[in-house]
Amino acid sequence: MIALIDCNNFYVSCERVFNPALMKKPVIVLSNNDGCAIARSEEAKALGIKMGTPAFMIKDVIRKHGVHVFSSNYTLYDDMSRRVMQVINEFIPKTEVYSIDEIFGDLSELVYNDLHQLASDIREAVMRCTGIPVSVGIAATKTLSKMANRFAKKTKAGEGVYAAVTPEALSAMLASTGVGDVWGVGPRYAKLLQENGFHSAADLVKAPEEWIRKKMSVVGQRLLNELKGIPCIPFEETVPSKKNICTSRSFGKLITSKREVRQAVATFTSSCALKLRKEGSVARKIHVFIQTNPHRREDPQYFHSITLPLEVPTSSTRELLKYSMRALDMLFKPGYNYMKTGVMVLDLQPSKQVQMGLFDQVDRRRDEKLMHTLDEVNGSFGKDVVRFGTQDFNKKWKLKQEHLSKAFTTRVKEMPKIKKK
DNA sequence: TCTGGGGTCCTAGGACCC
DNA sequence: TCTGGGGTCCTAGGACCC
Repeated sequence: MIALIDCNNFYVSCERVFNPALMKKPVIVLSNNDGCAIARSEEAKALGIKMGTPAFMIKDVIRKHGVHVFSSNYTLYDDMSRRVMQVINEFIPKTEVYSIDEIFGDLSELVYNDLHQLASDIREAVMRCTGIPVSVGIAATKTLSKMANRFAKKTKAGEGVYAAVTPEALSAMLASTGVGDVWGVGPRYAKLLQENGFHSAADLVKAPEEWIRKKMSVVGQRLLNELKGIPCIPFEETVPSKKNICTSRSFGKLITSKREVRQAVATFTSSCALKLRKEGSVARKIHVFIQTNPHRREDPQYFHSITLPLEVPTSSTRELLKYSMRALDMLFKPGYNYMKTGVMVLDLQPSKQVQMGLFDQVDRRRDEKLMHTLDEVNGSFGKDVVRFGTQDFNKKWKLKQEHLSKAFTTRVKEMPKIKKK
């Protein structure tokens, strides 16, 4: 059996832990640049605020109902996530962290005769230790445990816990889950399935395999098996190393000058390089893209990207900058209002296995030492104090974050204080 | 009339996830 | 005025090889 534990409205719940006055009130958390609502409290959902709605479109609802609004505070959420996972690990040693707010647990080696009780115990412990409410779903496969988790949230009587461990519990769940709510079925496949008469997960289980294979490829076939209780998605206890790493942002304001776009690309390149070094990987290719704002119909549009192979796989900021700047020179066209750029490093491999280039002119050893020192210095300050010339911090394209809460758990100065009355 | 067969690698695009 | 960011996997089709 597999458990899926998922934090309820995670970002909102994190904000509430340090600001209890927000309990029972409508609260939302916005995406980068304060763009869209990406987390909503139940009260905010009840007001009709949908996932991904742009903030400017719900201005009126926010004002009218006094919705509390926050910018995303990933420093806080990452740390809270780590704490939640730690508590869960004490119950289930074999786990797979699936996202910032979700974790799978392998129950097969656990001696526990009442899985429903286990689920409730976990829920209670996480709440007591971290203040974060979670839901727990238990079933035979990952796909079914996702479904059980969703079902646990829906059914009030279950109190945030659902164990689809008996045939009755399983079929009740399948019958009341819409096909579009199955993990792995997106809007495209949902439409296709419904048009062909498959409306619930129970319908889908009975679908002919060849048809699914033809219309949804092997992905669909796997999904079908998972629904039948045959595990097809492996349990990955150790995090597989990344294959790509990307850093991209929309600008706080539109940008026209090449100088400013260069600064952004340089900063994103250096961020990719740092992530690479943290992974212990080197990249073999670099990809740079640049784009205008597609929502501004009145503006001329320009989207372009370029991928450059690196002569020698590297994670050196200096090396990567050389290529990303060259890529930008090839991409940039004056006369457009740019909204976003990004840098992606691709074809990653462990830094141990680097093949030296035949005509390699760079002193790798020296570069490595330099990067190591750079990371240490910047790491100890908690921000980039030492930077490359091209980076520079120009406020013009900085993120918009007007409703940011504090780093309550990671910065001593911002720790909550308890006052005596 | 009619233009081999089999394999690999790479890329772009589509679908999905949180 | 204002619309997130970071990933994965799969397939089809082209280039190239013998």
